Amino acid sequence: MKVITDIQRIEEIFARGTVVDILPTKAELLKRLTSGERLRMYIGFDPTSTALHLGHAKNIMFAEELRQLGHEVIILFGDFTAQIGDPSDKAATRKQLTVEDVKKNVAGWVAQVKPLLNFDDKENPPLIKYNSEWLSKLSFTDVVNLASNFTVQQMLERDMFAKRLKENTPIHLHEFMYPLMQGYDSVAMDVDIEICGTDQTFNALAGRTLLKRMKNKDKFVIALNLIANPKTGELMSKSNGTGVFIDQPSNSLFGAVMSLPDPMLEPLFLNCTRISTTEKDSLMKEGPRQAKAHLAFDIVKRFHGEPAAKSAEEAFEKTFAKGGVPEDIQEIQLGADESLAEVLIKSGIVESKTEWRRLVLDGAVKNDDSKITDPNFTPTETVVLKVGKRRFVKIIK
RNA sequence: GCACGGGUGGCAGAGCGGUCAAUUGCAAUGGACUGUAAAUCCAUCGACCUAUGGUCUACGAAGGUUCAAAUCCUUCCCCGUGCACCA
Repeated sequence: MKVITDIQRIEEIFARGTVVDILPTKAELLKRLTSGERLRMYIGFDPTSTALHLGHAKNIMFAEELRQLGHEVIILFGDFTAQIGDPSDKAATRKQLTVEDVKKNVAGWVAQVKPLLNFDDKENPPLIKYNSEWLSKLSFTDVVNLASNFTVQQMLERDMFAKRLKENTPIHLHEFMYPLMQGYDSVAMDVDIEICGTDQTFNALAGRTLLKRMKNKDKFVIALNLIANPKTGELMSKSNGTGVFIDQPSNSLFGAVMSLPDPMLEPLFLNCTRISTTEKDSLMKEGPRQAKAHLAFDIVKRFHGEPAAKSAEEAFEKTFAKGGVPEDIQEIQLGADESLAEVLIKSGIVESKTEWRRLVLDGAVKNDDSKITDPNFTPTETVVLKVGKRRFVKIIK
């Protein structure tokens, strides 16, 4: 396996704003990357969640670029650590995943990231590993030995713990195990580099310590940014209800990008596309509306291909810019003794009769361009209804 | 084990006998406007009905007091903090 050492190409990979920190130093990492040595790196994922958004996507894109240089990339699923839940995620459930669950989630994960990561590269395929492979085999003695490498004070330095200590909110003892386990992953896989989100830096550094002590090896940590909503400061995540999830069909993916607040344009162009910075700058000059459409197009294209991106863009234009009706809309049959509201509830368009009534009274329901004002409206022929901006139904009579 | 503080709508978090279907913020939904499903402004945001009103269900669970309970009492479940040795 020949490793590419072109410094310019390497610098470009690092110039996309994704990398926010390199430990111990960037200079040392660049030295290794240009040495011609094939390095082994890993990036970890939580198999409890298959809700991948652009924040995950850009990390994978980054790893893929390093892989394309010829380095070995391991995708590590933390099936064992998932049982504990990372302290940084307070909503983390500590549910036990069955082997089947993990398999299913990983399969879903792989399907989603296929457009981002070249699994078909025979020469240098990305490897998939599970940390239960080694963590489940550790004895209590092993764990005690691992723990002896750290002090309580060191653990408490972690932002999350320091904060919780200050607020007098609980810190469970087992949460201290998390950095140990993640750290041991590095030892077990004997990696040269760990790629992680900035929220994982502490854990990654625990691995650096362990690798140094146990194998006298210097591991690099590449910390990647977390995409946040600039409006609320909230990170992209399912629990926050924010974020652009990548498992959606092309049309809604396009719309999801369009609905992002304007300030997110810049970081997303840099992190989630490979459009050059000069081109990005000229796109930005066209105004946020146009720039965002370009961004959406590029992202949809990456996941669904160019034709799908084109049709998604057209559908968006037609539906939202011109207020038209999309091509493929849900059709429901209206029975003789059913009310319109009942049928709409049954098909999940509206939640309840009260909601339906409210929507009608708010003027949210339209047939062509005429508002429907009577909640008891019953169509006498087949009609297309527009409920709000995004809900469309064809009522078959 | 003991002491104290909690469990309220998707989340955060008020309320502490009636004016509470429950303040407020976030999220969400709708409207206006627009450059877009952005921003801003306004409205809505438990369900049902013969619908500017009414009924029912809901503030951890089960009972109770009261004309009236999210609010008081009892029991139970759950969560958090502190105490514990140095007496």
